Amino acid sequence: MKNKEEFIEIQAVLDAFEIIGGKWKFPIIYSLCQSKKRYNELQTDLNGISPRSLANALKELEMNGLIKRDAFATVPVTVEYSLTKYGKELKPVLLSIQEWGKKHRKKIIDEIKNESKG
Amino acid sequence: MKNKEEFIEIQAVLDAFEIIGGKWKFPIIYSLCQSKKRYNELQTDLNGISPRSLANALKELEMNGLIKRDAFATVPVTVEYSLTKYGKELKPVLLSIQEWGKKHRKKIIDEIKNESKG
DNA sequence: CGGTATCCCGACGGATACTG
DNA sequence: CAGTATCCGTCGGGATACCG
Repeated sequence: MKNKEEFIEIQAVLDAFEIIGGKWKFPIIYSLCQSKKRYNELQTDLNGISPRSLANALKELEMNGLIKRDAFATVPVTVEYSLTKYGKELKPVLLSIQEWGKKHRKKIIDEIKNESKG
Repeated sequence: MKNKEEFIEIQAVLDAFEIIGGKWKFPIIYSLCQSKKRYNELQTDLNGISPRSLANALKELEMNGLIKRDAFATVPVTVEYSLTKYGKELKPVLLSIQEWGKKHRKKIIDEIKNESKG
């Protein structure tokens, strides 16, 4: 870190990771980008997440103002999760990561092909 | 996950996180964005990282082709780390995360100000 | 349905001492 | 200088059972 300016910059990145870090936050946001979802829908979407992890992640995301939780007093209860306006601002981040991820996948596949060629 | 298309999309994000996840990968890349750095420079930049963690992160980043390690047979040894062309492709991702992080920081500060007012 | 409670495990990462 | 070796804590997260 050469100077204070730079420190602030990298701190912004670290701060962001505090909030969207962890195994499931990003996938959850990604899933909610398309439409609001109910708890069970999310559990299905995020193939393999445990109820505990899902609940934790949702709670933290809500606390940080990224998602909204709406409960309806139906029987049985209905709960809907959706991105807040603020949460939607993460879309560009998500898209850029995704784009890079695709590139990377392509690269890996190409490498495997080249190896098998000899 | 509604369909296969969507699965691939989210998988790209997860793949990306496999590579740039962890506590220090992003800060390291960020630091190397500016210029190549030596091991000790990185250790100073990443205030508080342990030699073990730094070495591990560097090794993984190198394995994934994001950074390059150049050793010179000086006495004592000189080692330089730099981003590969491929690693540089992460810059947009970094910038978008950083931008969001700054927004978030601003939001938090504003909220604190409002609390102390009310 | 939408969670909580409990138990448990392994990986990540810190601290420190040491080495080619 | 640029790491490695060792030891150890903790914390995210899985599995499962249960609850309002």
